[in-house]
Amino acid sequence: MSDPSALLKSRNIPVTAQRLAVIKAVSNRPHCTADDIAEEVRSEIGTISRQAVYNVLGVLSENGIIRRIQPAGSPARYEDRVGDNHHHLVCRKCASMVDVDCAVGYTPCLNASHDSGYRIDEAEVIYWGLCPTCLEKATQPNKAILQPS
Amino acid sequence: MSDPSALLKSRNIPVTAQRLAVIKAVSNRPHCTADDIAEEVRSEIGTISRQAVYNVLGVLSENGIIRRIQPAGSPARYEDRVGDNHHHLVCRKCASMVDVDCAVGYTPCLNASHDSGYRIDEAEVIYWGLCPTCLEKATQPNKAILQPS
DNA sequence: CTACATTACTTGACACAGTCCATTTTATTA
DNA sequence: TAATAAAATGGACTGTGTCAAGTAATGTAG
Repeated sequence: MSDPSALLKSRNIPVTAQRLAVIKAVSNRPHCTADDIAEEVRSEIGTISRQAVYNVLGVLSENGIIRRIQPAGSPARYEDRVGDNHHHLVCRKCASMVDVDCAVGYTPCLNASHDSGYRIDEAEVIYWGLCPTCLEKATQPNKAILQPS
Repeated sequence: MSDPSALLKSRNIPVTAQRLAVIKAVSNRPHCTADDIAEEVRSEIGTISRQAVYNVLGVLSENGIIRRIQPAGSPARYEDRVGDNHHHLVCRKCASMVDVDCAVGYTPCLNASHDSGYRIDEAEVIYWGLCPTCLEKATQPNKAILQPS
């Protein structure tokens, strides 16, 4: 089922060159943006319209083939790791993103204490912090800057 | 400390009419957008520029007086309930939002299983689902639509 | 109370991500 | 192979948010 063409057919989604290329691009570059994907696809099949990228990403997301992530202050990102309950860790400075498995186990936070009558279908967790690179840049030079006298 | 003027002074933030009005507006309308706030403030003090709203919201957020929430597909929202570790429940259809206390206790998800060298300072949890109103609209009429024969 | 320096606010232009729509092209069905 | 439905293209457009320069207000010191 790792064959993109078969994957599309299994969902009754017509197979097009653009869709195959987008799937491949998302797979190659996890957590990339729509623009990143467009760029990657163009190097693969020559050309694709911006609108087609958005359309395809929408169709794939709706069918659970890829997953859309939209952290605050960042354009939407996409990944092909779906079906498990992993979360994301985002750097506040450089916006780099890595996967994290859930701390407490499987879908730990899905049961809110009071659901207010809502039917909850997903608990999205985003961890915020500083990545190793930005941590180093932030602490090392600042010692000199913060205490200049 | 519920006096907005004293609150600003305690943080060494100069007191202005715009800042007081924005604090009041956020307090009156939890989970509102920058546009909502601008509207509310104008009904209070007559006029405010869009830029001033963004500036004030930025200053207040940075100083922990209000909290910015940015769910996927929605403009940023603001609330004055800060300091506790509550999360949010968002309707996929109408984007309405309610507070939820954490299911497992205090800061349950702050310890990711692998931090990948990141220094984590916040775990943001957003529950997604359908609000009671949209649930009703989605299920009731669909019975007739989905089985027309 | 007045004047000054600093900070905040206003205004208008701009950037970016994403969407809408009419047309053309492509994929599937008959 | 032709017809039909769907997808891709290209261009204009919207909404949220930011940048930058000038004006007005705040807090402070005399």
